Amino acid sequence: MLDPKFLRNELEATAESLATRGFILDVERLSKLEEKRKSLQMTTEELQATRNAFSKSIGQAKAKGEDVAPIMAQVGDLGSQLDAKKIELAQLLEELNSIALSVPNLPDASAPIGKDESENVEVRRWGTIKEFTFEAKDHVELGENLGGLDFKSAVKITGSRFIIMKGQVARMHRALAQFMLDLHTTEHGYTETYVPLLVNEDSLMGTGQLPKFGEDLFHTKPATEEGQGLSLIPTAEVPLTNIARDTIIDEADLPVKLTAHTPCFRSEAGSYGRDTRGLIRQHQFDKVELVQLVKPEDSMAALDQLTGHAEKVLEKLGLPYRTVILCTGDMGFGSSKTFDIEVWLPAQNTYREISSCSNMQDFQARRMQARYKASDAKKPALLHTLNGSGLAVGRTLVAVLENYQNEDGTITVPEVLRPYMGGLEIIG
RNA sequence: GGAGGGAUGGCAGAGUGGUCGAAUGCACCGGUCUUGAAAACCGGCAUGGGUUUAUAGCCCAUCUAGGGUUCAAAUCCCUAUCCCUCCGCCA
Repeated sequence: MLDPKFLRNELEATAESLATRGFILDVERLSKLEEKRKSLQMTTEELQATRNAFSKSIGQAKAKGEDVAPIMAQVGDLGSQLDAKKIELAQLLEELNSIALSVPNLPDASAPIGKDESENVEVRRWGTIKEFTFEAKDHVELGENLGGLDFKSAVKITGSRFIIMKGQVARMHRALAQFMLDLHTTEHGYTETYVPLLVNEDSLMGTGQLPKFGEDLFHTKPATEEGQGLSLIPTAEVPLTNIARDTIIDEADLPVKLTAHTPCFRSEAGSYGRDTRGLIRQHQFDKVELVQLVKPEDSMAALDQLTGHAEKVLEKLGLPYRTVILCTGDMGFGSSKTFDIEVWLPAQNTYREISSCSNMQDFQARRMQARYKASDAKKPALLHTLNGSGLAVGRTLVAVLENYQNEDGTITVPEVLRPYMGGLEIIG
């Protein structure tokens, strides 16, 4: 959510900036609503002030034992007038709020302007792409031949876009997650965190999945009149970041750096034809997530750092990648600046997204009132939140299978994973 | 699942219809004293919103949340959530 004051005062500039990411802000409607809000709020508060004054004098008169009937008469229909205004105001505020929650974040000045992913800008490449002396197979073929990937059974048991892994492939999947967690906790300073996989609507609102992107989620418990619904997490970013919701963190405790390995659940609504083959786009996949809560002045440096932490995983695994900065038109809803890391997949002869690292600035923090207090500051201020995949485990498995394949269909286990696999050097 | 008890400022804890945004203590910040520190003493100390050049004033809201009663609600009523105790069940 953007700063309502900023939105109000810099309406034109905001609309212009949002237009670069393809969001059309209805300036006319907003300014009309805002004008109405202003006058309505003032008259409502005036009525309240009048009523409060009457009530107070009734109390004082009673204390002195005076007759309160004359004052009571003066009150008249103030109450019903006030009620009507209150309802009107509440409806208006509701409308303004729902607009505010649907407006994406402002892109940072350092994000390139562009309309879609074709205008993302590569910032660096790492690693040497291996030349195969044979025709490289894709992970589906490799995994099925090894008896490690069973798409058919998963379809029977649940449906498409689910997977069953077995044997050494399953073990490698586990090893990858362990390796990533260990790297981030021992070398990058993150605190390992275990989180709920079901989250309530307040949390989803806080990180920005709601109100706009509810159709991307699996809802396990519907919302009722009183109670909130629960949904499966689409990413550990939701529970991790929401730890800070409605809290004030001491400046001395910043930055907060959290990591968690969790399954993620996405309905992938609207992507029916895309990536139907293999593990690339699943309804359920594992991910090691990185989250940082930092002071505003530190957030851009933290984004570079966090992106580097994700890249390090690929470097240790010896997987070639490139890093791109997303253009304004391709960025996620809450992000001000995003780096995507793309790993080399030989069978597809291309780089595929394996991590997305974003600086949300105060966009999420404002929604969830996540704040910090500096010792010399009078008031708490909003934090900046960042998150990134470090990495998507399933896609990393794909990359290892494909990049480390041998001509006979066996897979060489990357050095760093061997301690996690009982010293195993070859899957075959 | 059954029975009961709770939820108040950073923390502890008063407050059962009217000058209560809320006593008191602790913590914290500033000052006096002191070579310095501690103690003691004095003062300050919630958040959000509106208006405004203003983090000055003024106004509104907030005692878990949402409804209700009333001229007036921390206080009374209803609902939800969470916590605690006991019983049952359970990894």
